[in-house]
Amino acid sequence: MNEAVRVRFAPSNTGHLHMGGARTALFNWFFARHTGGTAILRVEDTDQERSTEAYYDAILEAFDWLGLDWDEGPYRQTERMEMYAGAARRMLEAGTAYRCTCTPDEVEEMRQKARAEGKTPKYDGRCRDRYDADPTEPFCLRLRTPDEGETVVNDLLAGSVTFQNDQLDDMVIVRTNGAPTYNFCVAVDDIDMRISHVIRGNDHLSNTPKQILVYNALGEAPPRFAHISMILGSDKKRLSKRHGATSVLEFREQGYLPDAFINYLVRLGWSFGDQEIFTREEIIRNFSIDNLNLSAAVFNPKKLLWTNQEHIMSGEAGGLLALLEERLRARDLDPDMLTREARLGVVEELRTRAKTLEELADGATFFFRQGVEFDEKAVKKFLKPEVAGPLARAREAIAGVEPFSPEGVKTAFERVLEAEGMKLGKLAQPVRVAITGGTVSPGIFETLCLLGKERSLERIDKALSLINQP
RNA sequence: GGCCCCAUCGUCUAGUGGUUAGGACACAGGCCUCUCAAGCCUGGAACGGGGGUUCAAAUCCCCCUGGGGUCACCA
Repeated sequence: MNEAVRVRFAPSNTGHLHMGGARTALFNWFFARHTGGTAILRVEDTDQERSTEAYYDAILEAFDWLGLDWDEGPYRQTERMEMYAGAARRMLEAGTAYRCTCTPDEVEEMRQKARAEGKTPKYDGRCRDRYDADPTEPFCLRLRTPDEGETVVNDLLAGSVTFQNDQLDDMVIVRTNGAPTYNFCVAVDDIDMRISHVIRGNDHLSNTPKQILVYNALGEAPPRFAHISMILGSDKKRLSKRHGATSVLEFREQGYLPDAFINYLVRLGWSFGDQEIFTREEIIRNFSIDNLNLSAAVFNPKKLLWTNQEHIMSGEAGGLLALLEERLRARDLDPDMLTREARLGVVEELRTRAKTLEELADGATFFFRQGVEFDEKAVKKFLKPEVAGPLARAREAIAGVEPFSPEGVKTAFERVLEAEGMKLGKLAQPVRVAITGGTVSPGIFETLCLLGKERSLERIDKALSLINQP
């Protein structure tokens, strides 16, 4: 029982990596890292119709973003065709597979009939013992499924799940065109890759007995299985585009941190006491299949947002800044408008105010613009004629602050306030609108200092002339 | 419909026979306060129903109900 842990994540490149797939990949990856095992990536690209190279690349890109590295692979099933052919040949020779010359139409007819009679729709096995078939007739290969008995899936999570063999079909393992089928390839690959644990979505539970039958036919012992719960939309329906973003890369665009995204996804169906926020290392250290939940989980965008903010607040400033700069450049803004020290200050001031990197960029934008883009309503409400005086005096006070620090600015403000007999709120908002264009920003003293004395004065002058103009 | 899985606040979950059923998100109220956040405090909110087993059941068993999955020469 001391076998080496070897797990695999096996997406098909018929679409983007979505949340559900990512979560399955995560559980596999964390299990491997926790146990010191091997994580393998295998792309199931045998669907000629729907597989594309673009999706293949996008899937790898998604893993790159998530920071999941694979110890082996990516393997591609299209590069392993000889192996499936070899396995099929061995099964044919052993009599655990047979040639079937029935056409899809004929099989469909059988199913219709069985369904009409209220029985399990399945192929009736009429080609099982035919030795008289015309050798030139096209044929597919079917697995010879036992007529009686049962196939038991020993699931690490669900316990033993029993399937009656008579419910199972003689499934096609090699198509008439020679292409091997999914359930066959999976089993052959998992045998070849010496997979010890198959951790995958619950939707595969009913495929499992079919795959176990292939293991049996090939004389191999099946791996351990763990079928994890699925992710549902807020309407408890399977997650789809209707529920908003589902592709992993979309979350990158929206400004989620990979560690936060991982944190949220892993917590969906897995728990460790009352802890909500985890670093990657903490998950590796504490991950266990035993703590996985059996029931389906509803995706909650608000909690994802909260998780993201938690990671933004605790993240390393330099890394966050690099990500912020990327987004500023995408908005045609030049990060070098501020010194690196000031930029780090911007991150510190804004990290408690942003749930995503996009919001971080929104809040930082006014620092990196040449001038100010005024918000109409803010101007109307706060840059009124009566504040011209106090604002002008605040301008002079600010001009005299040396060195230009938040404490210094604060002291200068206090002097003006006292002379004017005003409350800070009455002065801070006009100044804020003057230098940011809007009514929301970090503390006014910090904001002035990060923006710098020169640029602050320029902006206040601009606001002053705006007030005096009309 | 057959087969299979699942079932604690709106949501994510803790709980493994004896708890005032805990935490988190969200929500509501308050404190703090130069705006917005963050932070702190408070509040409402759950064991789907019915039978058993037991001195005792959210925890074990059965039925029902509800939700999900799956029934291809797709993966």
